[in-house]
Amino acid sequence: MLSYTEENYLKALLHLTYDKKGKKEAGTNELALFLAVKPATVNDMLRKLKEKKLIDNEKYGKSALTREGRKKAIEIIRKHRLWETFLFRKLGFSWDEVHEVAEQLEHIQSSKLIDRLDKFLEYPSFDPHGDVIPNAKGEMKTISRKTLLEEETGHQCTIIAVKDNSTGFLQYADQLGVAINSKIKILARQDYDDLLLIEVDGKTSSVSPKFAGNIVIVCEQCSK
Amino acid sequence: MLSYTEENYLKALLHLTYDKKGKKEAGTNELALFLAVKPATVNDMLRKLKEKKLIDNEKYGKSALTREGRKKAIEIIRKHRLWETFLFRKLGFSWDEVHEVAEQLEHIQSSKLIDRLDKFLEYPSFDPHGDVIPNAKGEMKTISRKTLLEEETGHQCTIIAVKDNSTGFLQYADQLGVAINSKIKILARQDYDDLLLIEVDGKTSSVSPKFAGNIVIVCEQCSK
DNA sequence: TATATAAGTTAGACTAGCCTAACAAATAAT
DNA sequence: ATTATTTGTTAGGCTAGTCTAACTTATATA
Repeated sequence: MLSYTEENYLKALLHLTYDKKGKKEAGTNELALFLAVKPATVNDMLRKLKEKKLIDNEKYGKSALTREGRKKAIEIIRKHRLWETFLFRKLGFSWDEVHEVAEQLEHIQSSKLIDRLDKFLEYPSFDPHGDVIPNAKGEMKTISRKTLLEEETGHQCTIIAVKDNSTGFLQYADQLGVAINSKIKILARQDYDDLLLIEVDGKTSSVSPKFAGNIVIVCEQCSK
Repeated sequence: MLSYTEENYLKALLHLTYDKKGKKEAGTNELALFLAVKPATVNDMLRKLKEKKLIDNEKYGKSALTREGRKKAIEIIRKHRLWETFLFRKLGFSWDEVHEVAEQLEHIQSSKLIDRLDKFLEYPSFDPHGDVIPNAKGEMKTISRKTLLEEETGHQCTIIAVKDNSTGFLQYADQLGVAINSKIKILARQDYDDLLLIEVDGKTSSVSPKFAGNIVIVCEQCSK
């Protein structure tokens, strides 16, 4: 059984080694910065995690998750994102409020709880930030996730999240039919003023790049 | 902000001083036994809680919650019971599985979370064990809660929980229309063999004392 | 009421997770 | 290639929460 703190170190390691594609290792100072503790503290914990065979490193070298460590870290990410989804969908938390509470909830130990929560939410694929939720086996879909602004013209996409939580944006989005899980397509781009002609559920509208940049989508066509 | 451990001590103190009506204080050894730690450990913590003005005691004497300590303890009970209700009603946990997970969930710090959960569950009054859930102000209804076996003949009651979770009992109960929130009344008691003639939602049946002892009810008439 | 037993306290020690300060190794810059 | 800078390690110390062992006070009983 891992402690609350050990779990946080594993999660940090996954974040630092997974996010940026080129990297597979993270340094002691880098971790210390990320976790807001001192390098000496990180050093102690890394020794401990190494003894538990959750990470690999050499003296004066950087650290990487082992297969087992990675598995644990992904479990925590899964819990975090499922809780975020619960808070957002069922309790009406806003997009930017969910993270803080999920940081606590992710450490609750009960696989039954997490599996039931997953089922209750109908096995969601994305959290409210549009990040992929690993499934019960620890598999993470690697679907290309981007904003509508970055999408190719003509592709049919699915809205999985929004980046702006202001009422102004939300009301406007609602008006255009832009909602989580809606299908959206860019019909054309206006060269003159950069406006995008979009179609949501059969309804066409013109939106600004600012607006499009706040809509997170996945595109089946791009993932192929 | 209270630590996880401090919260557990307050909760234990409330349990030991509230459950048994005559008592308002709990001893060091009693607490140690309840919390499965040594008396010396309890002693240290009691000193700390006294400094924080959450409990009152005299040297070599017993301890009691202060008004403030009691308030905190009730908040934790509220969280515990709301989570139990969530696990039971929404995630399909059984009556006897909820406690363990709620022990962890009760320590999550977020008043918004708890208020939203309360709302999501439509402000429940009782948890799956039939215990009263304190409201957001810390008020606990003091409704007389007992088993059907202890109820007076002729009183209209509401079923709030069951004590037995076996499929045998549950199926039998289901057959008779016995479910959470059903109205139930004892029509008569059979002197000869102690069977109870009951009416549930207009349907009458005969049940054993064993069966009746597993049904937790509240009675408006008795509470007056 | 004197004493045996139960209840409560104190002192000293341990672990996890954190710190500072001093040091060692690796890397970058001249 | 030598030095300066960054990065990582070690040693020693702190707090919260736990322990054991020895001790003190309160209570029950003979």
